[in-house]
Amino acid sequence: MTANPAPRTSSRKKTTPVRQPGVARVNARRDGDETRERMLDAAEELFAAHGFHGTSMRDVAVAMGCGIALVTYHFGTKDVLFSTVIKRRAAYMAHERILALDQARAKAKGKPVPVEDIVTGYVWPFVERSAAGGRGWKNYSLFIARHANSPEFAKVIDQHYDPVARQYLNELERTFPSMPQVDLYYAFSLMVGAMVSIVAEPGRVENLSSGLIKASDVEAAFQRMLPFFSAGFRALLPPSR
Amino acid sequence: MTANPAPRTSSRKKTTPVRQPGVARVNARRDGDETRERMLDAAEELFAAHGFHGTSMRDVAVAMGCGIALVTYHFGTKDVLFSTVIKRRAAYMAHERILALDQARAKAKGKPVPVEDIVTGYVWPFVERSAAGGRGWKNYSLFIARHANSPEFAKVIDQHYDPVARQYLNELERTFPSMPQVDLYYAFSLMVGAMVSIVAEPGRVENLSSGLIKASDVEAAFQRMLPFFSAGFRALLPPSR
DNA sequence: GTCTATAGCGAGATAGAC
DNA sequence: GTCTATCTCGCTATAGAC
Repeated sequence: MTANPAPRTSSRKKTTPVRQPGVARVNARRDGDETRERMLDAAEELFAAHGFHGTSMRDVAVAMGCGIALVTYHFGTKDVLFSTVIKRRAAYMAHERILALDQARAKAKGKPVPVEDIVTGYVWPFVERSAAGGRGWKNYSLFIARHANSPEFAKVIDQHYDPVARQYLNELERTFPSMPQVDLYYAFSLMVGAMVSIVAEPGRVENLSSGLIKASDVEAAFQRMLPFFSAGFRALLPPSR
Repeated sequence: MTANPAPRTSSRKKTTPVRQPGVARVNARRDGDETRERMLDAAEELFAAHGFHGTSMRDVAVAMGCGIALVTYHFGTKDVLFSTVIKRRAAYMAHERILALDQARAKAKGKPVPVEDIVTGYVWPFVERSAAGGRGWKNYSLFIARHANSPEFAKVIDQHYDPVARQYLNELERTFPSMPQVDLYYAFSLMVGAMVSIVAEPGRVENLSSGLIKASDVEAAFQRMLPFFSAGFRALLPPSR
């Protein structure tokens, strides 16, 4: 059950040290920024697969094909490396979610935003990136899922996700003005917990259903999440009389 | 963010080595069985707080007020200790859930069991133990939540929980005969993921709702989960025509 | 059943050369 | 920016006395 320490040695890509023709920079002997990014990729994957405590700085260095000292040179401590991994993609997620919320608001033209649009705006970006964002985003979603239920890590994660969550909660209050705020927060937490757990375990549903579902098809999960969550929110409405 | 290694030293209860007046045993110099149980309690709490890789055999020994060798004497390896912690309370959970399912079946008298009863039968035992089962069960629910989204641990957990889950899924198929099996499995996974994440983070909802909810009141969460999940299941029904 | 002692390895982080 | 070398500590597991 414990992580097998053997086979996660690096494949040693040794990518060609050629610069991208974008922003030219000065004072870089090789290319520190590209190294940093590849290092974050490696750490992201390892943290996703083995968790914070299950991943060592050595592991990251080996996956990079470099010495440990280079990792600490770029990030200082393991904690910083960890939170940098979170931070890197959190901004994009926040942006996509806010964009979706704005569009939903515009579509509603002052009227309450339908709960389906709110659920979609929050859930879809995460699911879409996990399914179609390539290996990096897939690792990131696994990374988030793996640490989301551990308070000390969730604290760091929430730092980056709470502001957007609050905006969605505000919008939900306008959609369900008669619903007690507490119920709204519970429903939202249930939604997030379920969403995260689904992308987390690409094999669990398959095991239970004896291989009916393709693991890669995370988007298929969204088709179930949308009605499930939307109906769940509505079910917490107090009986209208 | 990383676990603070300092303050989790033991309180050194040094419980009196007096035997309970139950089953008398032979060939025990002190009382190995009671030691085993206390060791599982300590491991359970530490695993729940810091995870498998964040907990060392030393930590367990210190919490017990004994040497490391005694831990390996009783359990051999850390892996065995870990899975023994899971196993210990899994049987009780399974029993409670099967009991609830049988009662729901009896109540339905051959007709399809209402989805509310199925949701309650599966969710309530877990939530109830977490809220009212004392410190041990509370730690256990945190333990499960913390490792549920990590495939290599979930595999061990599922070994103990899948058989009962399958029985519930069978019953759900009778309740929703028109629903594609895939949808049923998705809904069930969403339910479990959400349930687990709620008991996992006694502080998360509070943070978002600015302190509206009492952390200890996990039962209050059930009052939201029941309608949320039940409506979620129904929402995946194909349109009846 | 419980202890002390220790083997043998891996952890995170730093120093200083290039 | 990257390397080698090393410090100091903690880890799991075992050996053997009591």
